[in-house]
Amino acid sequence: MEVPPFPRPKDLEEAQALQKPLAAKVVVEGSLEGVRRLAALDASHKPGRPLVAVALLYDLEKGPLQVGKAQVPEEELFPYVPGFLSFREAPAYLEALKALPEAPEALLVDGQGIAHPRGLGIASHLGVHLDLPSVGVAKSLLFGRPERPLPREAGSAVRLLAPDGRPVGYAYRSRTGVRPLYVSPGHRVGLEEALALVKGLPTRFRLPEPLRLAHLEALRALRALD
DNA sequence: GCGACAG
DNA sequence: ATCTTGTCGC
Repeated sequence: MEVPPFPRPKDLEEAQALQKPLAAKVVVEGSLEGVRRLAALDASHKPGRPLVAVALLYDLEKGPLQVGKAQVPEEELFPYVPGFLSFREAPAYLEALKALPEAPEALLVDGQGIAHPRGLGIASHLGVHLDLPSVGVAKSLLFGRPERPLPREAGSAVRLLAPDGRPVGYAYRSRTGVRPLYVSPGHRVGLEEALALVKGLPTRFRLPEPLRLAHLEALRALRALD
């Protein structure tokens, strides 16, 4: 698939300058009907070792199909700064996507979509960069707060509200007894559609299968390094 | 000024 | 993100 070069800011101010115009391009509406193949993106990293990124092509009916991987030396990584994760991991994900024999129709990313201080979490950033629908699934909260306590039952969900009251995603209980997942639209998809996609994915444990499998692949590749 | 803070 | 033992619970 065609992948435009990803800008590598040298510092935070440069990264901020790049975020602003892109956040304005995020489209928070759209349906995922017709989407059959998505790419689940997850990364694994151990200090002192290169970061391993995985793009797992997943067919909604057939399940996992192929795996694209990429590694980025630690020296080339932008530092981890909450709110700027995309500048650190997106380059690796783009390389992993290039390694796939075919392009996905949408992205499922381990991280926030618009549930972000400036409306551009890594899922949104990648979606805008590749002009693909995308959804963010994070394991912890970065921005926004659940409008009310999240019920304990599997399948329950409550909206995530920004300080100004604007809904930016959902706190979602994928399985009973597990900590919530935070689902937010990345790009070209609406709030409910983003949640609907995640709810429709097979989920054996806390994470939806596509992401869980991508995570296992990344972890296995990381451990295979040493 | 004091916390909070994706991976 | 990863480092780690035992431990609680289905």
